[in-house]
Amino acid sequence: MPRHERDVRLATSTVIFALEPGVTPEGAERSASDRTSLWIPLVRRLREPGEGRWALPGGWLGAGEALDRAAARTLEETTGVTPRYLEQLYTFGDPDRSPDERVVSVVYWALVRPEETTGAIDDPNVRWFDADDLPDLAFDHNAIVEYALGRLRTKLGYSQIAHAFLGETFTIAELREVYETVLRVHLDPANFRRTVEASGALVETGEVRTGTRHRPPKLYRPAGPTDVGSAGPFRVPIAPHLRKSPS
Amino acid sequence: MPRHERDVRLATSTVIFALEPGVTPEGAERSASDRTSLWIPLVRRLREPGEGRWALPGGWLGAGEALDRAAARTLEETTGVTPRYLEQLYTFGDPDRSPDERVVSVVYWALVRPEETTGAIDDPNVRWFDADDLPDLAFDHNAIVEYALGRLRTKLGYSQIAHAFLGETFTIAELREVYETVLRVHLDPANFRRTVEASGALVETGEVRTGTRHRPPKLYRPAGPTDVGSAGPFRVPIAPHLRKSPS
DNA sequence: TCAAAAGTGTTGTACCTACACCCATGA
DNA sequence: TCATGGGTGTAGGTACAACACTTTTGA
Repeated sequence: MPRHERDVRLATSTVIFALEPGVTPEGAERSASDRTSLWIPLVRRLREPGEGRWALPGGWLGAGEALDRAAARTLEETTGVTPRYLEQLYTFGDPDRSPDERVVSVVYWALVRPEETTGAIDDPNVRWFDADDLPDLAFDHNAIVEYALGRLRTKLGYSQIAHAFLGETFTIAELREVYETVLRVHLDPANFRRTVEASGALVETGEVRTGTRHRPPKLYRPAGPTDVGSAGPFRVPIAPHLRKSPS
Repeated sequence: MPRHERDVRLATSTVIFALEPGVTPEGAERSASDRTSLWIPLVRRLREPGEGRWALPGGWLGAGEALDRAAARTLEETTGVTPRYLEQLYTFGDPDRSPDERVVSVVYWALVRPEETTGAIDDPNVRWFDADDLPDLAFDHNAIVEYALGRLRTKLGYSQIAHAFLGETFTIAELREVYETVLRVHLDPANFRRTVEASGALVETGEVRTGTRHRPPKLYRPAGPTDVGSAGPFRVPIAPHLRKSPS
């Protein structure tokens, strides 16, 4: 029986997902082929180990601090982002994942709305990356993001978390775009509308969104108290050949 | 910003599930109404906090020890059970979940086959309980078991973990009994058979189980390398009104 | 030959995909 | 008036629940 580990340090990290409209970073021009995509913010490590590499935002657990509070706090301190959805993902604790000392990281994942990212810290050491095109990250963070992506895609299928990407009210087309972007599929607008409407997950606001160059779409609001993340009653209408089971 | 927590101790605990044939504990006689049920081993706490209460088996993380290794080791030490399926469940770390010191517990859940429980330690301080009828446990362990039960029931629906409850080969009726016991539903034998057979998750062994008082059922073996826990291609045929989404 | 569970056949229904078509607006 | 996406209608197909029925053994 090994001696007890007393020198372990506990940290929290967070994988933050946001939807960015079809723009390439650094303000490049938009083209017609630009599609909305999934972005995650990373912070540059300023000290060893992994100095100079990009890493998930995070930090040490505070004394007497709950795990989810630590995740929210370190996230806000490093990136200025305050997510509306935050959930524990997994705890990574392999003995050699950090070279010098034993670090166990409780990793969270978060979803933010576009508005919530505007308060983000403007710092060259904080940068947003396309979730499907990341550089080599510090530690085991590439694997962590991969795992979080899988969880996001899975959970989208049986819960209401898609709402967390959107504002107070939204159109069904906007909701559909969340699914299409995250799952990387094309959904039939007619069938998606019917499925979502029949689920009872949305209620009409009576308003419409104007300013488009076509028929103004109705605005909806999530039904029930804003319990994003809770069970959702509808199955996403995705192409049958993609409806395989998650791991 | 709170000072960093350096006095935190890391522990692992495990919720172990096993199927017990329709017997009540303490060797009570079997009646026709006895059904297979879900059982969990617990250990009695021999010191404060929570002395005398029943608790999940577990222990401290060893120096240089991976989290899953710690879970398997402490499990074996306290109960003598070596599960064939072990997966991380959740990390519980509320500051006040243990009175004296700050303890963060990485909780695992495990499935064992009947044979694997025979090596279990025979000790008055280790006892098996019906998963749906537990006493008041130490710490937040009642909530943890509840959470694990939900995860087990959910995961049964989209993976192959049911096999982990069974031996090398089994009949389709035995597999169905796993689903019926864990999900607490009745499944149509004919439809269950077709669904499972069509999924390709099982292959016939060519053998049959004899000794029954009826037509001898075919024996099957899981298809593919024993990757229990990996994605399963079939949906469990359960009653529609029960096929609600998980959380 | 009887009981009991294994295993097969069949039918109705609910849902879902695909796609045609109408609607309401901005330009 | 045209282009564009919002929104509705509908036919065909697939999957599955329900249940009748046949099969094969032990007693």
